[in-house]
Amino acid sequence: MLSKKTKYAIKALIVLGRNYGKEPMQILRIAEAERIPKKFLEQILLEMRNAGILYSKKGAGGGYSLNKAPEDIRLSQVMRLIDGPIALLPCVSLNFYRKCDECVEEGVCGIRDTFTDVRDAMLQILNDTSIADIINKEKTLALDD
Amino acid sequence: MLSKKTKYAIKALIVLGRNYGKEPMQILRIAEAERIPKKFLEQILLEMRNAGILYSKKGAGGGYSLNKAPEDIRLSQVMRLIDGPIALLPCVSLNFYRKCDECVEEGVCGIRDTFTDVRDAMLQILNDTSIADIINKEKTLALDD
DNA sequence: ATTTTTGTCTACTGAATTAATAGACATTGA
DNA sequence: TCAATGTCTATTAATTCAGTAGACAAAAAT
Repeated sequence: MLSKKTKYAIKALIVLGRNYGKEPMQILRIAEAERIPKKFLEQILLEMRNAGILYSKKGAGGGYSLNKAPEDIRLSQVMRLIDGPIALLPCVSLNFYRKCDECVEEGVCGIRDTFTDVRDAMLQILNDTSIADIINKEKTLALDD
Repeated sequence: MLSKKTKYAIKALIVLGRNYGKEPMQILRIAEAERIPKKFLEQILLEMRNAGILYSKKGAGGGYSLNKAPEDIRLSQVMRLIDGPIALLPCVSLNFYRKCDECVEEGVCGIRDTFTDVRDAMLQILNDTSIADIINKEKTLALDD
């Protein structure tokens, strides 16, 4: 499961993505729109700001905005930033590799082999889906109503 | 990430799968072979027994064995039994559906849409991979050494 | 019968993680 | 100078994870 933190992060990015090119948006507005606890959202936005995904401005008229085009923010990046590894086993993670504690011989592990495939299948989608893609998808879904 | 519990469960099933058709195997032997804490493994095996995946026999000469052919035990089944949902969002789970707390309109959620695809990609592999498949894969991997 | 060998079941526990909340601080704009 | 924002660190309650403990039950060996 994704943590709520990551889910909130993605939701915030979508809101900011729809606002791309306009005025910065305040934390409170995002929190209310997405029903996210404000103080919790503060932390999340800050983390993304420190990672260079968001831009922020203090004071009256301040707030947050995307620091990159919505096309250039991919789900895999957000998930790794907030939750860490995407892979289901540490020994299979591309960015957070760790040997499994109890593992005897990694090279001959059929579980590892299978979960490498699972990771690749997940990444094929998560690397390929941007915030812009999600926004567009929502437009399509709204039309189908 | 998979819990260690699920990883241990799969490892135990592989050992028992290699032993399929022979004498029951004792918990202690499995624990030592896979370097799993014995008392923890007890619980795991018991859970799989109560779910009908394993057969057990008490007393001298007793132990555990598979209650189904290794071909008929799929990773998705084991994962759901021990860890619960496979999907990354509750609102996308086939077997453990729950609405996301903060969700306003599920039908128009682009995140949900994307993570439905992720779930399907994962299940395509996890439904299709059996304990027998993993055992065979390990034979192949061992030859390549 | 009794003892030994196995699995069964329930309860407990310490550590880590999750999902927040709190509050003092820093900067910008009016 | 003050009001409106974001920044940063600490704290916390609840839950989950990973494991441990021990009394019990049943089957086999003696």
